[in-house]
Amino acid sequence: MSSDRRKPFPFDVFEPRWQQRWDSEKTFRTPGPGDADFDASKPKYFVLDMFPYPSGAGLHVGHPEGYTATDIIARAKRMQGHNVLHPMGWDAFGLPAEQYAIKTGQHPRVTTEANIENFRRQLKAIGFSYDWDREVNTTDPGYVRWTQWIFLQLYHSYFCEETKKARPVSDLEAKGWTRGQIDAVRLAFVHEAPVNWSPDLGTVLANEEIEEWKAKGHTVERRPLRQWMLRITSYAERLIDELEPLDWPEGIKLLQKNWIGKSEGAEVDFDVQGQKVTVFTTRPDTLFGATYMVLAPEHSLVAQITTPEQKAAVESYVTACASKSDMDRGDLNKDKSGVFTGAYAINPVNQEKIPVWIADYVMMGYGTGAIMAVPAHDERDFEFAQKFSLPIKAVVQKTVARPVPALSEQEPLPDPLPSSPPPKLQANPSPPANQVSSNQGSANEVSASQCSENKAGTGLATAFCEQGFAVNSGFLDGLPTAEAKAKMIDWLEANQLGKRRIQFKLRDWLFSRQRYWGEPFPIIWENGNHAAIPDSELPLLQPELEDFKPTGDPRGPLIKATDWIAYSPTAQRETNTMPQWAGSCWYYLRYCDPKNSDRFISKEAEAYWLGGSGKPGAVDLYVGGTEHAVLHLLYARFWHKVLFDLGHLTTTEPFQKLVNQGLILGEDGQKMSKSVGNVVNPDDVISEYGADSLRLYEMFMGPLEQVKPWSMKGVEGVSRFLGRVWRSAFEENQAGAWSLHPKLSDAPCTDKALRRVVHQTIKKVTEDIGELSFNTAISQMMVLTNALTASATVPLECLHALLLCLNPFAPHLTEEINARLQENFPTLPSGQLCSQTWPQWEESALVVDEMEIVIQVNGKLRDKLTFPSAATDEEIKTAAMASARVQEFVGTGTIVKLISVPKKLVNIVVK
RNA sequence: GCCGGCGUGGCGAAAUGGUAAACGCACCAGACUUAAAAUCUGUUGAGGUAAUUCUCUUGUCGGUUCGAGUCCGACCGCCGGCACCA
Repeated sequence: MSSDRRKPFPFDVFEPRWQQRWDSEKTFRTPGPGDADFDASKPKYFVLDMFPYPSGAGLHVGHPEGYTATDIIARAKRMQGHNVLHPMGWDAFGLPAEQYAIKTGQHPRVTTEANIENFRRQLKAIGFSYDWDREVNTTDPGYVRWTQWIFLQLYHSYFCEETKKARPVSDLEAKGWTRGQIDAVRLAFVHEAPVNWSPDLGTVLANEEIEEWKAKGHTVERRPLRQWMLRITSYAERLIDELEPLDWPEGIKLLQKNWIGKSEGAEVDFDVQGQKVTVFTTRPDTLFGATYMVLAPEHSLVAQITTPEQKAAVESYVTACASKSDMDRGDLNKDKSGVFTGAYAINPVNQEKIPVWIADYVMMGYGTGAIMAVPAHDERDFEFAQKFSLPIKAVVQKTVARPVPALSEQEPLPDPLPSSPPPKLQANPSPPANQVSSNQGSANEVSASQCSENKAGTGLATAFCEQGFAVNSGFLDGLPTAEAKAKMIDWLEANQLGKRRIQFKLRDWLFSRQRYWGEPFPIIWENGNHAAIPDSELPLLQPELEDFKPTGDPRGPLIKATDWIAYSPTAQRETNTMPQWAGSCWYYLRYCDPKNSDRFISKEAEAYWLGGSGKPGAVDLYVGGTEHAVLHLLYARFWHKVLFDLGHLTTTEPFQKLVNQGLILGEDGQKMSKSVGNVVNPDDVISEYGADSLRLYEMFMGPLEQVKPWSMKGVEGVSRFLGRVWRSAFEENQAGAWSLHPKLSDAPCTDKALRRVVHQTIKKVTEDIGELSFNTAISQMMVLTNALTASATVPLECLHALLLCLNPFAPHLTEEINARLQENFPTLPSGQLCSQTWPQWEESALVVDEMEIVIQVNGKLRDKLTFPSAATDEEIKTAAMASARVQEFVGTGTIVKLISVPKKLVNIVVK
């Protein structure tokens, strides 16, 4: 590791010294409400990092990227007079720790502690200004207690549909609801359903987690199990709507919106052999074009409606689907498959008899698990109809076929039974391919081919899925799609054949895991009923187990702790544990009041740190990777809203402003990975170039949000810059000792140009930090440093301004220079830079005596002229016209126009 | 397939609709040195020219404008997310 490279400044000596001092003096301790030294008159600023999962590999260079950004903000905000909450903690439960523990035979607590130790050491070696007194660890009993308490808040609550808020279930008890009725609406509830079970991990996974673990080589299959669920779907609407006022990247907002997946449409009831089958559709306007129906293979009515002739085929298809993995089923490249049930459904709008099929392209988990197929206007239905030669009937066209009478709201809705006789029933379930059952002569009917780019006569080439105008649709004919939808829904509701329905893709959150290293549920089972244990029994910790390997038993490894399970002679503990998300859902709250043993957060701390900004979001700035766009960020918003509804919080959203740092790639432009061997270890960078160089380089690489490759040469570059800053204060003698630079002078700066650069720098750095544009702030400080290097004297006030600006970026170097200067110049402000006041720029120092005006002819640069800054527009224009170069390019042309931009340019338009 | 984001020197990048390439890397040259490293100073988008100059240049094509890297439209390429959601 050691290199013979001479260090440009003695960071190896002073960096650890400053770190120790900050640690022992608790320089960055942040008093809060209730502390004697808390100053409530200052505004608060809560700047948060996504806390790390303390893996065995230690920090990688991606961690310090976001952490340096927030540290710069935190340090600058402190200097600008804020009480800054800037904490760090550990997301320490989770599968990897347990997998590792199983492999090595060590208790996960032991390995987790060691990993945390290492992470903490690494973070301190980068000089982050965290208040380590507020450190939070999700596995601490004092933390687990409140995670379990919040779970019980969910358990004891339901979602009130009228107020759209969580309310205590005691409200329902007061109304006389039965136990069963209440259990059916709790926000934390037990549900038996097919879940994502991973046999080799021995646990179930949330939908959102499947990809991650599959990518790591684990298998996931569907299996019906009894599980704890959280009713996040109740909040779907609010989770979309309340995204609006947040300062999040639009892309992330959209990602969440799409994940929640709101669709507006209708439920329509079909009659299938006397059974009511409800379908969901977003295109009720195409009901007249439904030519068959499809049920998901898992649909509960499949067995009932299947005719004896089709029984064998249907059963074998259902069995085949059940054994298919989600991956196979989701594969879009495969052909559509399905089988006819032998049954027919009656289309309620025209009494047409349509065949009922089952097919795996219809999912049981979305909508009602049944669809009306409109092959003319849905690509998937179209593909299926083509394959199985089902009829295709166009009911929407691009343009209006005839003048439409204005839609009158008073217009009576037609009778459910059309006055015209129903069309002939199709007895044959497999009519000829590509049949288009329209074109029967009515003037306003169009052939399907008119709606597609296909040549007439051969049927449709593709489905027409856009909006248009209804045709072949009885009382909808001529209406644009939006109006046709509304009218059809009105008709369905009026005739009690269906209703308006909003459908979300979001599923309820599968919240239980069958693992050891997680929070046990504070729940007991007695006589088949679940019940909460009293708050006084929290935290409920996992029992000590010798062997915590998964058993393959879906109840999880805790079943081995027989003493622990036995809660009372008649009651047993729940043996499932919570997922890793539980702890990370609320850690930002705990930082505000980390040691409180009476509440998860005191009212006072909550009001100050989370409610103080008057905005919907509690945390002022949250920086982290994109990978949490739909997991952690959605879950935390959900919990926050529940706690808000129940009166425990005063804000509706956890994170006001969110910034995603971009991935740092390896030097080769590839994603960093052990197998490729392009991983950069921050420890190595620190020992070679120092912590300040690491910090500065990561900020100088490019815009924070951008993906960018690592470059050791780049680190060297910023290290050279820091060396120049150092040498603007000190010079080295023959023996290698640093002494005060003779160029330094505590006389006021008389160099106007230098002074202007100083104030430009203060302005730019101040503004750029506010916009998280750290790379450009650093550029400007390089410009100033270059000016100081070139200057014959280095005025102390100029250097001090630079040190203040640079302090949040390179705290060790700047504090060291400042401390040494303080010894020689007693006029300098006392104390560390980090506790001094942020510098102010003077507008008067920015003004220039002379300005350079660009002279363009027809938009092309032809000359540059210098004027006193007081020159008038007329003077400039006259001088511009007089310019020999301008004359040359104007030539014999006529001047059409003269455009003058004050202090910038003159453009002469010549024809 | 759908939804986002991004395309600027050899490289990382900068640029309220107004001098494209600031700052850094790399390269080259000079100063210091016996020499090297370090440091300091300077050169470097491409093409033409004797030239202080000219022409071209922000993925491609078109548009708006006195003026476009920036705004609008179409296309091409790369990256990320979702994926039979009816």
